Amino acid sequence: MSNRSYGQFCALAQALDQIGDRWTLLILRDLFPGPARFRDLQESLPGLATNLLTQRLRSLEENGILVQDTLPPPAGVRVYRLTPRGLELRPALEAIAAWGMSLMTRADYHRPGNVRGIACGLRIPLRARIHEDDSLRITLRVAEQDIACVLEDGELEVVLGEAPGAKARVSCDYPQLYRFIGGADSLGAAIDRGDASLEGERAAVDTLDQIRGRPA
Amino acid sequence: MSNRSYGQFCALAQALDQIGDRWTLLILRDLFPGPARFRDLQESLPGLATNLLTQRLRSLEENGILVQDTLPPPAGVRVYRLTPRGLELRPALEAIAAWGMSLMTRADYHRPGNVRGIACGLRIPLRARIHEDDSLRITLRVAEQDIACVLEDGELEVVLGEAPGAKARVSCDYPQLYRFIGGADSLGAAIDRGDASLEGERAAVDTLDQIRGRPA
DNA sequence: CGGGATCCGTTACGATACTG
DNA sequence: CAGTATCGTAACGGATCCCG
Repeated sequence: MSNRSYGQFCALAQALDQIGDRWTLLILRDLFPGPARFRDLQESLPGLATNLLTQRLRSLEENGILVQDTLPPPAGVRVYRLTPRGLELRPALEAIAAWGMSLMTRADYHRPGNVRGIACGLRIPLRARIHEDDSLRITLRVAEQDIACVLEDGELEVVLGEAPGAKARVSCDYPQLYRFIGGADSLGAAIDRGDASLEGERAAVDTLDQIRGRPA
Repeated sequence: MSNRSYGQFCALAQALDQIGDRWTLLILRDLFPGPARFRDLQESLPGLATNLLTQRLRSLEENGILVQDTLPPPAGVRVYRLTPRGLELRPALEAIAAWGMSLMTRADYHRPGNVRGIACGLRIPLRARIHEDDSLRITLRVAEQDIACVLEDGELEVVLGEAPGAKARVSCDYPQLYRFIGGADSLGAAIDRGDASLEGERAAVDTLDQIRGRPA
């Protein structure tokens, strides 16, 4: 597949020549919440062989969709990062995911996920419901990892790591977070029940719940 | 690949389990401008083996994305048609195609295309520019085939066949139509130069050019 | 003739082991 | 940690054949 082109003069076909291979869109998904090391991608994508990951990353780099980068000291690790061209894929990824959302049945909420995938999934129902004047800054913690949700000037950002300046952090497990994303439960109710724990002020949690609770 | 699942509990991954295989999105693309026979799809998709097309169609049918149908007499031929669930994929396909649009360089405008792909490509720049009160009804003819463009109540429909009630039909070749889609040329100018021919009234052509000429 | 099914060589994928 | 090398398996692509 790697170098197999559809050979059609069509915007869809040419896009798929670059991003249509198996695993490619999932690799890109995992880069939207922030740059990732080779190892991070490998762990997010069980079943993807290392040689294939290498090949996909090379191919995406050649097409200007991502770049290799070295984080500034003291981290100093090599990471992969989306280029502006790669970031332009976000509407496409989210449109596919929005279509796929209805395939996610609650029976599967117990299945393990990966944090990067969740961060992407979190963005979709929120993005569809934000108002121009909403403002939010909160950290969600799942599987020992932080997800920063920052909403400012009508722009929603969901990236790995702590949200700078956040006054609240909510910790829960994967199924609980899935229920929130799917709209089946609010984080406030989960905290009240003890299914999630809150550090900091409650206000941000209520804001988040209120946004999720709006009609789409 | 056929039955290979990513096994992830993620909207994007689950969507790709159904529509991420090679050729699948191109098959769907060719069904948006209207139902198609097995043969039509084969001709639109050079390089796709017949057994693979069969397999993809079965799989899409199982997933409720398309159905087999028999056209009413006198046609009486078996066709494949998108279900409502399949039609919901349009925003996703168009988002990918919109990203891929910038990969289409003018140097390739001479490459042959297929009518169904073009009809899809035509919709994207127009869809992004229509106003609520626009109205249009025109037939475009390329490679001996008609494409109906109907714009009513803010809804744009681009399907194969003559536009019912259209008072104009423009005929041109593929490169000319590509130039129009890409915004490099207007149909009115092409008619004036003799690169396209008009049957019927000119007004609809001017409306179409005016819409395409708006800033996105 | 349209709509496939079967066969078979080639390519890509997936798992594991190994190296700078 | 970030890949490279190897190899068995599954998917693809082209051709041919079958059946209504």
